[in-house]
Amino acid sequence: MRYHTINTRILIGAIGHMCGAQSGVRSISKQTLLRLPMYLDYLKRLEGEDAAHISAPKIAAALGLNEVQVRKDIAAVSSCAGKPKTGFETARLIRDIEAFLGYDSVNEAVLVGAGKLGRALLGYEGFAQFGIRLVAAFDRNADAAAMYGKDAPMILPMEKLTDLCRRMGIHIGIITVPAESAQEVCDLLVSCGVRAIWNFAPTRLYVPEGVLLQNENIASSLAVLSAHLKQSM
Amino acid sequence: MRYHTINTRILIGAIGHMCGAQSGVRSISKQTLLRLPMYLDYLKRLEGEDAAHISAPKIAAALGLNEVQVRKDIAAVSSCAGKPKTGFETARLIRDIEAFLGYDSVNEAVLVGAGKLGRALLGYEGFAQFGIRLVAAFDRNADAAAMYGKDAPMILPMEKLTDLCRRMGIHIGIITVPAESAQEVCDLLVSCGVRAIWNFAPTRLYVPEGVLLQNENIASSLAVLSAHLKQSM
DNA sequence: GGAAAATTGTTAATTTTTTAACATCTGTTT
DNA sequence: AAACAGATGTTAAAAAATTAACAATTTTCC
Repeated sequence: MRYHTINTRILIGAIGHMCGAQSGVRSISKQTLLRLPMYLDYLKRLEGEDAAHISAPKIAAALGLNEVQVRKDIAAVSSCAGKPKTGFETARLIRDIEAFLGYDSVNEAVLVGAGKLGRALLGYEGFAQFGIRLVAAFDRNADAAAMYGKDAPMILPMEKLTDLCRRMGIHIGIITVPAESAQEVCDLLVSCGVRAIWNFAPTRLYVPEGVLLQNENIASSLAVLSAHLKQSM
Repeated sequence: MRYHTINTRILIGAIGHMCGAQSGVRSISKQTLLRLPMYLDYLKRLEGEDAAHISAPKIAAALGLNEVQVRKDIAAVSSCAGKPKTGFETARLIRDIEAFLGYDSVNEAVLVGAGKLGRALLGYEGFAQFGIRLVAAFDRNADAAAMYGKDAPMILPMEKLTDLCRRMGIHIGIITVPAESAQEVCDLLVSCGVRAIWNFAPTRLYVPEGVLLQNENIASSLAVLSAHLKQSM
């Protein structure tokens, strides 16, 4: 079993029309992908105001980025051609970015591990705006396996995971169990058809090719803060 | 006011003995900094077992990194010289990384914005292990400004922020307010002496030179997941 | 209608980060 | 005790990401 994650480029397969000898595969850098949500957020706030059009230099200035970078990022995900002196159509850009990110369709997700962090995520209501719906949470501990909140998803015992994931065709798994059991949970999720895993456990996971692993590391962020303070003392 | 963040290198000033013409300033790349917590976690788990020594190739294999990269990272933060055929002393490495990251001393932090996400973070108990202690939370909404949980820090009205931060000499601020008010809160924190800001609001913040801004973006992570699913449909 | 200003899109240069290559050192094993 | 295997540390190459440079285009304002 080989470790697999997004390394440098994410290939976006374009089924259908291949023009000329071009293979029709668009490739986008991970860095660009990470910036897309920033653009999206900014554009949406903009739309609420007057601006029907927006230029790359404006976006760059507002977000503290380089202007060329913004243009390249836009070109990578949108066919929207900007007009000189005018810029890009705001609404169109939003549509294209959302479509690219898949926020326009809904993916259902399950969460495993209802400890502190897990329950915190369960309580987070922002998933919807990213096209993700948390349908259930699982925990080994039977005590925790009870209704939690009113609108929040149920916490179920681990035994029900396989069945539910298969029945509902779940594609996203969120892992918030301790490091020791993370790999085990990960394997279980993959065997149920999960194709993208968001790992909060501070450990390296191994997934088969074709499954995306995204590691979230609170510790890394804190390391940056902490190192800065250490330095500036 | 100029935007400032860790750009590419973090300068670590070494007060004291400067050998030769060397200025005594160590510089470490941001990427390295983000990997340090991974090493730390791995090494600690290792220490629990048998291993008094560990080699760079082993670490690299376990964490899915390049072996040279690991050696360079170690060299950047530790004076611990590895012995050929043996590797590095595990305990010494742990000490050095923790010292470098400042996890050995405690920094106190405040959180502003006790909405869903803010309360989730308040409930998170992992801060201690990174040398961070959350001493108080603030919210504009007076209703929310009440005791929350038993061990969790208090939620106080915004009016008390300035006084508390100044009195306690707080250096870290965590922002979990909506985008609209994030800059205002940020400015307030900076004016109270906060020198590192962990921003969860999906917006660009401007801080004066010398203050570190670390943006946390859940949306960016989800973008990666979502784009992958979009592609592999 | 024409000059000026602003913006696009692209190609080239720079910088940063990662990976490979290699010479050297240290335990271990026969 | 000598050869070997497994490390280290460093220097060089490669790859990736960012930034600069510039020609081409479109609106605006006289």
